[in-house]
Amino acid sequence: MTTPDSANVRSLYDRLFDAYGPQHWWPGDSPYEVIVGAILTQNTNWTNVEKALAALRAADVWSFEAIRVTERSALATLIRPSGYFNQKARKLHEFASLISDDFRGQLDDLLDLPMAELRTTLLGIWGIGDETADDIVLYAAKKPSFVIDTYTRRIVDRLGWRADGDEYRDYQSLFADRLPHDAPLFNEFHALLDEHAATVCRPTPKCDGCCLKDICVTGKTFEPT
DNA sequence: TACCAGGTGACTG
DNA sequence: CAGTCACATGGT
Repeated sequence: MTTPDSANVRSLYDRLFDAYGPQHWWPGDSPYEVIVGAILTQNTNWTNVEKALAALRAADVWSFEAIRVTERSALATLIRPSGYFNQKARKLHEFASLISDDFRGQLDDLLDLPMAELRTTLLGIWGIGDETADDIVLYAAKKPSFVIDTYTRRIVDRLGWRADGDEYRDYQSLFADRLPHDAPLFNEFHALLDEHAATVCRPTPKCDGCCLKDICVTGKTFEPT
């Protein structure tokens, strides 16, 4: 286990970018779709989320005001393919209530808050935890909060990098303390980590041809030496 | 067929 | 504070 310095972290980014290129994650979508997608994707495959988003759009439930006035059971039916549909219907309602009650229905007024205040406000919503809050801060509000998910943890762990602890904030500071706080950089870095984890650094890793093989303790165990 | 997927909150000792 | 559990569908 080693503690990476900023050059190590930057090198990780460069290797992933050279291997996969720009990812264009959630770049052209509305803040509404980014936020709903962030909630629906919790512990769920993105392809299932796309089915739920398509159902919401087809039903003209395409604003937080529309969500707010849609019955819980009807909302749950629409998002059924994304799994955990009863819980997620409540989460969408909780979010819509906050926009209506505290921001006069103006989503932009929430997203325009200073980053720390925005993140704290999001974490106060039932069903919004660290990762979903950071998804919204980074991909909807476009402010530089580094997103940590199970994919990111898996890559960090397999590289043999040691965070200060196992908490979300420990993994987050591993990146945030070693990089310029730049939203496009954080956006691309997280997208690249997820692409790598989804296609190569899978639960059973495909270390043959991995772009990180020579800096990864897991990859080295697959080397003949 | 089991396992996996861009987590979170509630409850227990 | 650290475990453990419920929540649920769809792809491979």
